[in-house]
Amino acid sequence: MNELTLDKIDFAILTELQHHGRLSNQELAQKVGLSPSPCSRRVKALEDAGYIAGYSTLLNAEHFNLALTVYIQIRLEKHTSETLEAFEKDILNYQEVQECSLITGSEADYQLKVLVKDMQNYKLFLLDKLTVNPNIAGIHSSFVLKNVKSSTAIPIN
Amino acid sequence: MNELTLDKIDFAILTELQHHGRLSNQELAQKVGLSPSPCSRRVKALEDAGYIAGYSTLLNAEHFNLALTVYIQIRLEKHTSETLEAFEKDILNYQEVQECSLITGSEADYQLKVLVKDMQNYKLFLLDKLTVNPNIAGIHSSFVLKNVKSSTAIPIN
DNA sequence: GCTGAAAAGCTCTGCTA
DNA sequence: TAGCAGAGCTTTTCAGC
Repeated sequence: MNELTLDKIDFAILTELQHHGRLSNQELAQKVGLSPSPCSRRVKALEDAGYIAGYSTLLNAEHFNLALTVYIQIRLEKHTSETLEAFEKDILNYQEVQECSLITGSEADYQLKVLVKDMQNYKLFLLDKLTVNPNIAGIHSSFVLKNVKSSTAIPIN
Repeated sequence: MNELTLDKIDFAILTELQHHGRLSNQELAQKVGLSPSPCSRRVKALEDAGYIAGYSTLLNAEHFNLALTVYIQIRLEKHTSETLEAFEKDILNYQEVQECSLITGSEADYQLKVLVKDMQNYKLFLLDKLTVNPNIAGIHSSFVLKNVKSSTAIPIN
């Protein structure tokens, strides 16, 4: 986790990798104008310094019949640290939840992004996992009609 | 893009890959209890059938001083298909926008997830990219105080 | 800090069962 | 559809610059 001063080539490497996570070192080297050896050394250094958090495979949700994305805003009853921690711990265990953030600027305390097969399964998620929680004071659901953009890339330039 | 009937091993492969996108075929094979050759053949079949959408590298936003995540709800003036299309086309070009969805169930038409360095840069994003758009009738920002969960994995089990 | 070459390791294809 | 074996690549290390 040493500090590293990134140059143009490092940014080029990261930009390439953000979009093509399984590019071979050889191809990557060619794209950024380096020979393979320094390229792999740089990638390794970027990993060791913590710039690269991990690699992931993106699946096609439609092929798994996961057709319903819902953004849920949740208001809690109390705001003690115990209540918040207990709620967050529960959320971490729910596979349907892709994102959960503590937010400010609206009436809600938390916003969740949830992925389920259909409305029936969303109902089950709400009933079995959220409404059973006595600390939840209010839930508001916004259903996604169309996914316009969805990117794991962050703006590093 | 043929249909494929996935068995337990295919699901195990995908689950492994969702979390460790750059696992070598050898390690993957070992984890799912197969020898390398059938494992690589299965991965290839899953790619060809479209189950795997791609591979990505996840970067550590904090190391790039990207410290502010904002969920923005946007209401449009008109709802003609031209207006929607023009708005969506703009959004696709903005690197700061990680997600954009057309939603129902709230007053807003779109929800965006935006990643910027700080409030100053968020102000610039709003002024230069959103408020200049004459079709936008209203904007509401919710700032992320704490990222509780963030996962690219979808619930395939 | 890069290049180039060599060794080690990995992936992939065809074959056998 | 799995496992095995060999050919072909890829990665990584080490001199040399």
